[in-house]
Amino acid sequence: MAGPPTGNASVRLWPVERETYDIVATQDKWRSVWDELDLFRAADDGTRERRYALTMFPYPSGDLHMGHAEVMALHDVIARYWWQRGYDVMNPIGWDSFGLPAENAAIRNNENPAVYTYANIETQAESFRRYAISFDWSRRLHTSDPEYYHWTQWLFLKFRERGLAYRKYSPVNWCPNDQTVLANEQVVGGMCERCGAEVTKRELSQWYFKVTEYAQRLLDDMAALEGSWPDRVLAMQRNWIGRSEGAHVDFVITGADQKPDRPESVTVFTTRPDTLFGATFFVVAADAKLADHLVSDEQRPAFEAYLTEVRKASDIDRLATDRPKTGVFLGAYAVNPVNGAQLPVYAADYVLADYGTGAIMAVPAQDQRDYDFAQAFGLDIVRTVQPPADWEEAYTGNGPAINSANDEVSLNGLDVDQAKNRIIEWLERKSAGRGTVNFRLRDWLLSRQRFWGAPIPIVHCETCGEVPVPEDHLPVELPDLRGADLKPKGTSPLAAAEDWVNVDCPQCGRAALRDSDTMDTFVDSSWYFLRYCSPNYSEGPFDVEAVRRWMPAEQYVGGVEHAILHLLYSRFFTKVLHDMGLIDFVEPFTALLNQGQVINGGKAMSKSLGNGVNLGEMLDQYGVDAIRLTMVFAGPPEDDIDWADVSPGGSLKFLQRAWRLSGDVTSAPGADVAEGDLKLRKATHRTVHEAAQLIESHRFNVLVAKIMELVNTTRKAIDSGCGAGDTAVREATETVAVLLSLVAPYTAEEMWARLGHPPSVAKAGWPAVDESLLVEDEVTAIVQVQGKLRAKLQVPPDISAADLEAAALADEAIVRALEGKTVRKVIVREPTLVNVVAG
RNA sequence: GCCGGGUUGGCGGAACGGCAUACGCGAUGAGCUCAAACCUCAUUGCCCGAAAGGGCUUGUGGGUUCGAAUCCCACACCCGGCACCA
Repeated sequence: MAGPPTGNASVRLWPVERETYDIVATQDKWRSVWDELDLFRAADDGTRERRYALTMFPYPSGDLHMGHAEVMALHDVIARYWWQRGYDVMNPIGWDSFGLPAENAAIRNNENPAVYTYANIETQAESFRRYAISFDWSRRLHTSDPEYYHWTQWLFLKFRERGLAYRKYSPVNWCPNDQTVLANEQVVGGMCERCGAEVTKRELSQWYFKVTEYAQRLLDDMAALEGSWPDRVLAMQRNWIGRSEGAHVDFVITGADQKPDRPESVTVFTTRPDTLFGATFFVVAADAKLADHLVSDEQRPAFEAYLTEVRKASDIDRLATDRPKTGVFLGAYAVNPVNGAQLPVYAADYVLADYGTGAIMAVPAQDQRDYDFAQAFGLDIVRTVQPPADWEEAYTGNGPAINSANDEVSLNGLDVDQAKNRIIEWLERKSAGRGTVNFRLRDWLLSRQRFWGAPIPIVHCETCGEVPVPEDHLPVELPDLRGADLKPKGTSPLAAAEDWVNVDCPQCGRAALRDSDTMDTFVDSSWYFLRYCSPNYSEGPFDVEAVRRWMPAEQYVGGVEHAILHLLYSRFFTKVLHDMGLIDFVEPFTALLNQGQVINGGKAMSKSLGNGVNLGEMLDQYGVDAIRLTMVFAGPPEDDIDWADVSPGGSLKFLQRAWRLSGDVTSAPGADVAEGDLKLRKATHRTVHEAAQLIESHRFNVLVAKIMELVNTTRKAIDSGCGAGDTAVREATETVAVLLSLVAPYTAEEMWARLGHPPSVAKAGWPAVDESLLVEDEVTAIVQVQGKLRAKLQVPPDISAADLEAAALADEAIVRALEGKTVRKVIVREPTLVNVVAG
């Protein structure tokens, strides 16, 4: 396999008659020149309009891979475009450097996780430099630096002051492999999102952020993101928040046993209060405390036996929705407030303990799950919505209410929506229920029983309880633990670090213990984009004025895998900080672009499939520019790139073709272009005009196609047109260099130098478009008969409708097509179209 | 089941309601070469035809329109998210 030139191999592989440049030498040369010029530092001096180009910061796991190469190539097109347009651009980079992989590596190698982490960061930073992303390196940050997590801890304390961080004892998701708890968002299909182990439940006292308090605002504020965020991300967030409207209805409990812990009444959540008259039984989640409180002594043995069965079934088993319904009668009854009917209370596992109130009124006639249960247990089915004729199962559609009246209220004849309103009104009047909204979203569990994260700045004191670490004692720094000290034992490794965990209570001075859990790393990444605005600020998490100048970020680029977790949390943080009066906006990212994945042969790259593609090898073989170009040209940015379908070799070939133009130009830099070849000039200006629109609508693949067309056109002009000396050729080639600088910065810089300009092409400025050159002096008019193309005419752009019609009807092909027909109507859209309707 | 997105040549993909298939990959032929690779040029949606030319074509079926890949309705299939969520 013959590669492109690398170093001195170029002589052998590339014949002299087709001149090429040396990739490695070119990259090395310009990288050092650029470093010296310090091209991409945000000025932040108010002389130019600011733009914030944000890309999701990486986790430092080894070196960069194909995915990084894609997202950064796309992101950099936007950032470099903004630079060319003359904006003051902030394009920062940092590392999300707390997290489990470093900790696991540290255990294996008997080190502190910082060693692995910071070594990887250096490797990745060097790779980003080589990859020539226009980052402002002066703003670099790492979330594992004490200077950073100081303020993560500070924010935690502020959230707690506002009642938005609290501790509670409850069942939590537990990953037995990583030996830590997980947030709901980190459990995918019953498995740990990170390691794939089956998640179990544990009862633990843990810290939570009250994200549920912001559920409605997280939903409402999405209206402003509509159109500039991908539909699917907004849909995923809506799904996750899971708003549903309905009612709470109270049912008085009766039954043989009167026990002290048995509640007088139980409230259910329903989205179908209109079907209340059709409730024929009542179900509580078998694993909820409530079931235990309701069960009668007589039924207790049966209940306990059932509960054991339920506990045996894992969450994975419960995911199957077509399992037969099971349950057990609890020996209690719930009184239906509308008709006094005594509904038998069952415990079942098809009702979830942690959704709504963990109890439901069962309406088998209008709910398939309840219907299935009623069938299995021989329970009554009472229709309260008129189903179509011969309807056999639960009917969930609209229709007039039936069998739904008592002495005070009748729903009969109303449709579902009207009936809901009527019954809620009645329930509220009788204090037996109320209209309500329920969310699927749960509070964010942020405690982690791991070492490599920001310690939770709380001291537990037997006398004073939970005591926040005073602000002037922040940051609470991690102790220097390594190796076996970090081994997961089900409690945080910090708990065993006696020197660290034992402290005097900040309030009473007595012996106390630090909270030994660390924060979920998603806390770190929920505010880093704010820190970038003033990365060295030491008076707070960020300089309020700097954030006012730069935020919200005009463009955020990153993977759709963060559609819920990171983006939802960041939106939540932003709203809280807004409410604290620290920032004046409620959404952090004005526009979002999700790039696709890089796959190979139709499948995700993986070690087990052996289909991985090594980025370093690709860069060695084809060079940075060809890889970046390949990523950008492959297709729409949000689509996956199948590496088996693309051609980095073709990209390199194109770059060499483009570069060759710069060697052919013979006119002098700054030569007057006014007299240059008009046809080529028009092509050039039209390309620039279209390029701007294409970039702004993120059609980067089409942008590349347009640059390719301009290169082809210029090549033809040199070889068989106006010739290399024409100033239009210089103009076209310089334009190619500037446009190419967004995608292939090394090639563009090399072209720019050969064209006689000092570096850097990255700051050459966007070419001015001469509007007069966008006007064609001749256009192609198409002539259709019955909507079918029959002829093309070359006509002046200002041709009159009458002239165009006459020319069209006179055309030989049209005359032939109209033979024996009568012209009934002629549609003319001068200057491009004539459609003759004939019959 | 609910929600979101999609379906265009051999492949990746272009296309303000008006030339479908831009750009590229691949393929085929030719030039260069002792030869091959590289490079250059040409051809390349499908069908009929020697050619001129003609017919067909944007998942399927309808509709709106002078004109539909594009707008509307129904259906099929693919991808993604949520899911015994009451």
